[in-house]
Amino acid sequence: MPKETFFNLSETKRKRILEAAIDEFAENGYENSRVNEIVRRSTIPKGSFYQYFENKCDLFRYVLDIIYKKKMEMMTDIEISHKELSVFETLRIMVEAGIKMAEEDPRLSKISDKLVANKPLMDEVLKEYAPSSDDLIKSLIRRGKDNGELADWVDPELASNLITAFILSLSEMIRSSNNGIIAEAAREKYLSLINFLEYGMKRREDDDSGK
Amino acid sequence: MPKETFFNLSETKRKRILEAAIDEFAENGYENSRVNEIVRRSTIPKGSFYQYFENKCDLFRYVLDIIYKKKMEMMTDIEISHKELSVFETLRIMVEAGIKMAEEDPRLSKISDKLVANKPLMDEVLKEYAPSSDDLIKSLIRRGKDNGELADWVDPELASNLITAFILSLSEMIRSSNNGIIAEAAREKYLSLINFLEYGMKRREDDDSGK
Amino acid sequence: MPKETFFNLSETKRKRILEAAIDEFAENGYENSRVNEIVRRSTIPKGSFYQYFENKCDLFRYVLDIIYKKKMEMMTDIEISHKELSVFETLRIMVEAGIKMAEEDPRLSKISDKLVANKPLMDEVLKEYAPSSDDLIKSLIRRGKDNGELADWVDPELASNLITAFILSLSEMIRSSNNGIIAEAAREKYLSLINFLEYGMKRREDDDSGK
Amino acid sequence: MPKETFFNLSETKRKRILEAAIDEFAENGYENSRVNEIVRRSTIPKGSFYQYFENKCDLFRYVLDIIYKKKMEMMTDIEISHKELSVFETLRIMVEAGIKMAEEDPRLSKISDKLVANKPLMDEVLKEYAPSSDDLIKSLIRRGKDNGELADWVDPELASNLITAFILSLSEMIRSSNNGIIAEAAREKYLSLINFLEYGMKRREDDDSGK
DNA sequence: GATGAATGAGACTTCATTCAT
DNA sequence: AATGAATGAAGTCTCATTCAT
Repeated sequence: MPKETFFNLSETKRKRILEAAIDEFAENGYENSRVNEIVRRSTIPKGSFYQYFENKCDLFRYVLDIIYKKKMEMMTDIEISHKELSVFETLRIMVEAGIKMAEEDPRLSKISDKLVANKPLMDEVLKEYAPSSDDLIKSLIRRGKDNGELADWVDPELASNLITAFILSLSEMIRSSNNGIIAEAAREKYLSLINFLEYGMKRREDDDSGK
Repeated sequence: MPKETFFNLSETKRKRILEAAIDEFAENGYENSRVNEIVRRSTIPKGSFYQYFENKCDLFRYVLDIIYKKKMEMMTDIEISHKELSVFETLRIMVEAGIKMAEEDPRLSKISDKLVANKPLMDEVLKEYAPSSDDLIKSLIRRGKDNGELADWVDPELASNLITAFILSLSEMIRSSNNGIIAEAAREKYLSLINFLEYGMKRREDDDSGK
Repeated sequence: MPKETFFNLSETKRKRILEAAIDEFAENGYENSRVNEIVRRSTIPKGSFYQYFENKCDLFRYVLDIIYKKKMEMMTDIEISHKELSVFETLRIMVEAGIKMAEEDPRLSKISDKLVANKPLMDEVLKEYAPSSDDLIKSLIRRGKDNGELADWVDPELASNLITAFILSLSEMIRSSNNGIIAEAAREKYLSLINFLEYGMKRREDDDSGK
Repeated sequence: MPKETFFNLSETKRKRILEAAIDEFAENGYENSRVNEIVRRSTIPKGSFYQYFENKCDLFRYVLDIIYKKKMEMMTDIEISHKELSVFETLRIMVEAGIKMAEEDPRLSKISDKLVANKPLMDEVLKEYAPSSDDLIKSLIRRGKDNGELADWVDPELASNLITAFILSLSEMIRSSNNGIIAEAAREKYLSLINFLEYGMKRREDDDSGK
C-alpha cells in the first residue's frame, strides 16, 4: 500500500502518477517496467517516488488493486441490480460490460495479462483476489439453481470453473486484438460460448443427466 | 536455435545444461532468469554458454520448442492411435496424458505459463506454435462431426475455442498446485468439464438447437 | 553531449572526471579505454558515470569537442588579432601557439592522433570539425592574396592542402616526442617548413609560374 | 613473425589466410578485428591459427611487414631504374605508382591508416619501418643536390620532412575516397603539390635564399 | 600437426534504491 | 516533504588464448 504521503497529494497529481504507472506497466509488464520511466512520465522527482511508495512492487500491487476493485465493482453492481434477469442474461451483460471496460482502457486488461511472469508476486496476488471473484460467480450459480433455471445436476464448483475458463479466454482475445478495439467477431464468438453454456446447463423437461 | 557446438556435446552434458535451464526458467520466468545462474548450475564456463547458444533468448526458445514438441507429439500420437474412440473419449485420454506429463515434470508447464511477460517474444512464439495445436483440435472435432457423434450445430471454430479455454484452465490448475502433485480433485474437476462438453455437444434424437 | 547532471556538478568534480577521461583516452585511444578505469581514476561510482554521460562514446566526443574548440579558439584569436601581420608571420605565431598548447598538455594532441581506428566514429567527427578548420586556413590565404603577399598562381585550395599536411606532420612530431617536451629541434624544423612555404608562395617581381 | 608451420603451408592456403587477415584489418583496424573472424573467413580451424601465429598481434605485424615491403620495393625499384630522371620526375612516378597501388588494393592503405590507435604497437612499428623509408627519400634528395637540380640551401632533412608530410596527406586523400577509386581530382591535386615543391626547391640563377 | 571445444577475465550498461540537501 | 544526485550490485555478452584429442 502506498504511504500516507501519497494519499495527501492533490487528486490531479495522484492521477498523473497512476496514469504514468498504468501506461508503463501495460506496455512492459512488471519486470520490464522502470521506476525511472514512471517518474519521468509523471514528472515527479525520483526521490518523491520513494516517499509515496515503499518500492516498485508497492505501486504495482496498488495498481492491480485498483483494476481489480473496478472490475469487481462493475460485476457486483450488475449482479445486484439485475436480480430479475436469468443467470445467462446476467452473464451476457457482464461480458458486454467487461468488453466495454477493456475497450475503454485496454491497458488495464494488459496489466493483468502480463502478471504471470513473477511467481512469488503472482501467488500473493492470486491468494488475495481470486476467492472473492470466485464467490461472485458461485453466488450467481446458486441463484440460478434456486430459481430452477439450471439443471439439478449442475455443480456450482464446476460451473464456476467453466465460467472462469471463459473469462480467461476472453482476456486472451482482448489481448490479441492489438488495436485496442475488440473486433466484432470476438464479441460474437464470446456470446456464442455463453449460448453453449446456457444450452448445456439449463433445466430441461427430461432432466436426467450431465454426469 | 542452439549452435552446432551444442548438439556435438555428450548427451550427459547437454542434459545437464537443459536441466539447469529448465530449472531456472521454471522458477523465475524468462525475464528473471540469469545466464549466470544457468551457467553456475550446469557447471559450464560462461564462455561456453555463448559457444552453445546465440544468447539467453536462443536457449529459452529452444526449451519452449522442446516442451511444445513433447506436448504435440503426445497429443498427436493419441489422436492417431485411437481413431476408434469417440471424440470425448480421446479428449479424456489427452487430458490424462497431459496431467501425467505435468506431474512427471511440472517445470515444463510452469515455463509456458510464465511466458506472457515479454510481449514481442510471446507474440513471436505464439505465431509459431499456436496454429498447429489449433489444427489438432479442429481435426478432432471434424472427425466427430463426420462420425455423427457431434450435433450438427457444433461449429469447429467454436468448439476449438471451448477446448482451448479448458486447456488454459488446466494449466492454471497445475500451476497453482505448488507441490508438483496434481491433486486428485483437480483431475476430477477436469473430467467433469469434459463430461459437460460431451453432454452439450453430442448429437441427440431431437437435434434442433444450440444456437 | 553529456547530460545536464554533468554540467550541474561542482567544477572540481567535473574537472576530475575530465582529467581522468583525458588521461585514459590519451594513453589508450578510444577503443582501448575502459569506462571502469575512468571511473576508478576519477573516484566516482560507475552508476554516476552513466548519469553524467550517455555512454563511453558520448564522453569521448565531448572530450574531442573541448580539444577542438580550444584549438579553434586559439587559432581564430590569432587570425583576428594579428590582421596587420603577413600571412606567414601569422602562420608562425599559430605554430608557436600550437606547440605551446601541445607542450602544456600533450595528452590533447595524443587523443586526436589516436582517433583513427574507429571508422564510423571518425567519419562522423571529421564531418563535424574539418570544415571550419579548413575555412580558417582558406580565409588566411585569401587575405594574403588580397594583400598581394602571395603570388597570383597560388590556389587557396592547394595552399590549404599544403598547410594541412604540415599541421598533420606537426602532430606527428609532437606525438613521437614521448617525454612531452617538444624538442627544440622539432620547433626549428617546423619553422623552416614555413620558411619554405613562404619562399615558394610569396609574390615576386618576375611572377610567372608555379604551375 | 609467424611460426615455421605457417611457412610450410601450401601457397594457396597461406594466401587465403593473408587475404582474410587483410580484409579484416582493413575493415576494422587492429583493435576491432577478431581472430574469430579471420579464422572464419579463411576457413582454417581456430587451433591452427595459434599454430601458425604467436597471437593476433604477430599476424598483424606480419601483414604490416608485407605492406611495407611491397611499398618499399616499388619505391626502390623506381629510384634505381630511373636514375636518369630529375628528382621531381622520379617523385611524380612514385606518386603515380603509389596511387596505382592504392587503387589496386585499397585495403593495404587502409590498414596503415588505422594503425595509430594502439600506442605501444605503433611505436614499435614506427621504430622498425620509418628509418629506411626516410633513407630512400634522403638519398633521392642527395642525388638531386649532387646533380645541381636542387638549390644549395635545400636541406635533405627538411626536404624529407616535406615529402613525408605529402605522403601522409596522400594517404588521407585515398582513405577518404570511399569507393576505392582515387578520384581524378585527388591525383591532380597531388601532382600540383609536387609542382610546388619543384618550384620552391629547384636551383635558380639568382640562388640566394630559402632560409 | 590439426582440430574445435573450453575458458574466464573483463567490457559496457541498467536500474532499484538510498542519501544528502 | 521535496528533490535529484549517488550508489553499486548484477546483468548480458565478447573474445583472445589454451587445452585436449
